[in-house]
Amino acid sequence: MAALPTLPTDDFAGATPAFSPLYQQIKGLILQSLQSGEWKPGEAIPSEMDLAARFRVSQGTVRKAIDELAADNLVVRRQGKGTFVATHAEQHVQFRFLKLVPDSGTPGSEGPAERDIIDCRRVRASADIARLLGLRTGDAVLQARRVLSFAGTPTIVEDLWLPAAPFKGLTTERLADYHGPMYALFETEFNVRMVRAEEKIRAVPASDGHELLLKVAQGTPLLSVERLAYTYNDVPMELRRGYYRTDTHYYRNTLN
Amino acid sequence: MAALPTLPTDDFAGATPAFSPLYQQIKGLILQSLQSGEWKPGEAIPSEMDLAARFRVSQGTVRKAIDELAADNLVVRRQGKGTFVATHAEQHVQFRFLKLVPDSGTPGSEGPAERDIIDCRRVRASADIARLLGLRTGDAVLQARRVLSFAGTPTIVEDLWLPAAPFKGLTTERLADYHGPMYALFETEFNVRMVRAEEKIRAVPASDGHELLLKVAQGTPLLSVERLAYTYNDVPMELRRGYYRTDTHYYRNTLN
DNA sequence: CAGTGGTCTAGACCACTGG
DNA sequence: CAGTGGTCTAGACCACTGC
Repeated sequence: MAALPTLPTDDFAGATPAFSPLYQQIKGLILQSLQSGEWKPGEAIPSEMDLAARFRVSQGTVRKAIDELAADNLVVRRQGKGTFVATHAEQHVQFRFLKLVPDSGTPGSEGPAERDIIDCRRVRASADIARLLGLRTGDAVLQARRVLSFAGTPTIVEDLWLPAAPFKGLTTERLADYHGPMYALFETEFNVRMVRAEEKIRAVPASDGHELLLKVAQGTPLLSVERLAYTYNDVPMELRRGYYRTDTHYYRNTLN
Repeated sequence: MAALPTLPTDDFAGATPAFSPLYQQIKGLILQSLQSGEWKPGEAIPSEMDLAARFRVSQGTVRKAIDELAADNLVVRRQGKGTFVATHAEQHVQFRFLKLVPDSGTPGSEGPAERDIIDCRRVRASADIARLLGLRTGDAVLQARRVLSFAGTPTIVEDLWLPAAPFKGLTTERLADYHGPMYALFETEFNVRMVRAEEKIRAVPASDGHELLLKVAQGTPLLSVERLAYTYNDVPMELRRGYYRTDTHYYRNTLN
């Protein structure tokens, strides 16, 4: 890494200056190490002093880089202990991606959700599934369906699609037997870390068998939640289509 | 302000140390000035050097305080120009609170929404409206209804409730004549700045006349969006109940 | 007690804006 | 060109953790 202060770098004559602060470059390097698996989810990364030495940079510069990684939820700082690679296998981040909360009570106050895997099989991607996952039509994908129940009431039915290659070996049994967040399983078993997601939300009438699984009348309004989840580098790794009952729960969002 | 390094302050014997870093205290002081209206939305606040001198603190400390205010969207930094009080009267923040985007195109690509104020009148708050707005049942509130249309299609019908006291003088005409974001009107006319909001989202069947305003069949699934918007200090200042058609638009959310 | 992240400072220099 | 925010450094000290 550059021991020197950042230089304005012209890629070629007339190019945009493309100035990038040192701490951004350091952030990029740490990001690379995270992606490459040099440090696994849950583990500590080297101390700020160590990283400063490694990159020949002051501690303050490393600090600013890590600050941004922490803001992106890629890393968690713990005073007196160190900085750790973020993981989905923690209680307090259980509901980072599931925004459905009960009308009365707090997220998770109903106890752990009951999960029923209906199915998990290997299929060929349709045109739209492939497009969303960045694959080609006909590429192999794993398709699964599950029902989540809270306090005994089936509340969510989800279909999900995963590119087959990175998730080779995933089976219905593996999904059914695992107790804990699905994204935590992905981390430990397949080395795939979900970093962010985009959701498209609509109101739709219950149909296609969803009404049976959720035990509501056909045509009952359901929240349709289509989620595309990304790993590092904005690579899509999961498509999920969920249908939520919202008679006892609601989707909570905060605007800043 | 304290020129001295922060002292651990015990409020009384045995109390929690309640340690608060200097920059947090500075942030609080700047926040007070924002609330008191010392600097109006859109105006520049004093430079970092000026604030550092005023609070007898280093520039770095002021910087960290302002960094957090910027992260909270209370203030906007512009290199070479200064730091400005955030405002809703800017193009690029038009859609900070409206998360509904068209299926094809980008937010706002349909041109400005057409707004029809149906009604605005003074009523007494029901129990639940009062509770949400932090008032007492029977307190005066302004109630309004409006329809938003995109590309000629009525897409959103919203009812909204405002505490009557801070919004004294608001009329149907005032709302109808104003072109620009409603929250910008609130800033300039009533000195009320919306800082954050919470939304509860459900899927519900069209009814109560919403089906007529949106020109859909009764029972059509609509997205129900209940928004509680807050000013400084977590004081609720607006309750909004919106019903969104989601056949040509969707509610977009990003999870980090 | 040593090691970690967290705060604060002072000073130098850079990038950007506008007159 | 002066003024603003943005970056980088070096050093001191504080708060928290675990041995």
